[in-house]
Amino acid sequence: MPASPIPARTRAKASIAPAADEAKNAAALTLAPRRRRKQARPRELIDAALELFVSKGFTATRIEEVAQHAGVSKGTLYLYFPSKQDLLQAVIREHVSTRISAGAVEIGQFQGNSADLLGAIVQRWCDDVYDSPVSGVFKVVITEARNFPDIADFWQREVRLPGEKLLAQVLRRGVERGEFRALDVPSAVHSLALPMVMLCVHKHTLGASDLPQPLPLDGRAFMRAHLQLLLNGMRAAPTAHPGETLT
Amino acid sequence: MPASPIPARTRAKASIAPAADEAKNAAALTLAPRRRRKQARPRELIDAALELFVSKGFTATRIEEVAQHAGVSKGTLYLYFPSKQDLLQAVIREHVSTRISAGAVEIGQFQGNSADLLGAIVQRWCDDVYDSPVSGVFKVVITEARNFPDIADFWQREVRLPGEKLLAQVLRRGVERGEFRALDVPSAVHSLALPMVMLCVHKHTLGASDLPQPLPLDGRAFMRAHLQLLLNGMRAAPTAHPGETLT
DNA sequence: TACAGTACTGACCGGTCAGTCACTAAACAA
DNA sequence: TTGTTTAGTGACTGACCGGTCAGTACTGTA
Repeated sequence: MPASPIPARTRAKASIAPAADEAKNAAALTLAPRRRRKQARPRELIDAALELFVSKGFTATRIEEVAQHAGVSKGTLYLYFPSKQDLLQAVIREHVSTRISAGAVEIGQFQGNSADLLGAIVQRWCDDVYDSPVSGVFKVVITEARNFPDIADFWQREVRLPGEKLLAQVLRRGVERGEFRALDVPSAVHSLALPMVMLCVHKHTLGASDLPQPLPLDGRAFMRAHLQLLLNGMRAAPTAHPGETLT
Repeated sequence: MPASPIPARTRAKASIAPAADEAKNAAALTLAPRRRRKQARPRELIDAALELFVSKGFTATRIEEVAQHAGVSKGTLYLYFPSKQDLLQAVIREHVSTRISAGAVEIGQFQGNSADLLGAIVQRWCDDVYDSPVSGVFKVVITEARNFPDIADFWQREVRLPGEKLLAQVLRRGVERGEFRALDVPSAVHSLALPMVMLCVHKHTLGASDLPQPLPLDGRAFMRAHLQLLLNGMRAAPTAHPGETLT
C-alpha cells in the first residue's frame, strides 16, 4: 500500500541559505548528486560509526546518523552491513585488532632492556590508543558487552587475548634477563593493563570534556608514574618494614 | 487526535481462566490483595532496581519489571520516584555513598602500620563491594554517565571524591610514619583505585558468569598480588639496573 | 539513443517503553 | 455504617528507532 498520505518533508535546507549564495551554488546545495562508490563506502561508514559511537555511545547513535555522516542514506548502510551490531564489529576489527598485531611485530625486534621496552610500549599506547578516538572503543565494548555476547566474545579473542599475551611476553623477557625478580606474571600483566584500560574508559565517561572535572586526571602523566612504581616493585625482592606482616 | 484506530488489546485474561476454578477462589486468584505500605515501598523498589540494573543493565531494565519485582505496579513506582534516572540516583545513594562514609570512620580508628591498613581496606572492599551486587553499580554508572550528566556529577561528588580522599589520607599516613618513601600520592591513589574499579567493571561485562571465559580473572587474588607489588615499589627508593635509563 | 544492471534512496512498518491519569479500594474517622 | 482520604492500579499515549523494500537514477554497453 504505497498510499503515502504524508507530504514528504522536502529538503528545506536550501531555502535557509542566504539568497546571495543561492544564485552561485544553487546546484551545489541541491543535496549532492548521487555517486556510485562501492569501494569507498564500507571504510567511510566504519569511520563515521567510530566517531559517533565514541562520542554519543552505541545505543544513542541512530543508524541514520551514521549514514548521513558518511554521506549516504540509511538504506545504503544496510547494503554493506547486515545490522548495527555487525557495523560495530567491523569498527573493532578495523581500528583495534589490526593495531595489536602490528605492535607485536615491533616488540619482537626491540633490543634494549625490558624497563625501557615497557616504557616504549606505554608511550606508544598513549599516542595511538589513549589520545586517539580508538580509546572510545573500549568504553563502547564495555557498555554493550552484555547486550551483544558476540561482541564480547570477539573482543576476548581478537583484543584481550593477544594483548595480554604480548605484555606477558615482555615481562617474562625481563625476568629471564635478570632485570626483574621472579614475578607472578599474569598478575603483573593486569597491574599494568587494568589501569590502561580504565583510563580509556574514564576518558569517555566521567572524564568527558563536556562534563565538569572536579578531579582532573592526566592519563599520560599517571601512566609514567604508575610504570615507575611498578618497575620499582618488580626490581627489588619483596621486603617489609619491621613489624609489618608480609603475607 | 485520539482517533485510535487500533483495536486496543482488551484484558482477555479473565475470560481465559477456567470456569471451574473461577467460582471457588476467584478472590484468591485475584493477584494478592492491595496493601498500603508507604514506609517500606521506597527501599523495596531501590533493592529491586539494584538487582535488575546490575543483572540486565539500566537501559535494558523496564521500569515495569522493577515494579513487579517489588510487588507493586508501574504507577506506584512513579508515586515514589519521579523518573527512571531518579531511581538510579537513589540506588547509588543508598548502596554506594553510604558505605564510603562508613568506611572512612573505621579507617580513622585503625592503629597498626599503613601496609596492613591498606591490606585491610582492600580485603574489606573485596567483601563489601567486589563480591556484592554493588560492584555492578560501577558498570551501570560508566554505561550511563554520558546519557545522564547529572548521574556523572553526583558520582564524582558523592563517590569518587570521598573515595580518593580516603585512600590519599592512608598513603600520606604511610609516608609520614616513614613506612613508605616520598610518593606522588595522587598518582599512587590511582595505581590502587583504577584496577579496583576496573575489576568491578570487568566482573559485569566480559567476566559475566554467563559468558565463555577464555581468560579467567580472580579479582581477589589479583588484588592481593597487586597490593604487594605496589607496597614493594612504595617502600624502596627508586633504583635502576645498570644500563637502564631512569626517567 | 536505448537498455540493462545495480548502487542508492527514504517513506514506512512493527515493536518497544517511559511516563500519565482516570479509576479502584484500603484504611481509618465520624 | 457511611464518608473521606490517599495508596495503589494498569490501559493508554506519544515518541523513538532498527530494519525493509518498492522505487529512482547513475553508469557502462550495444
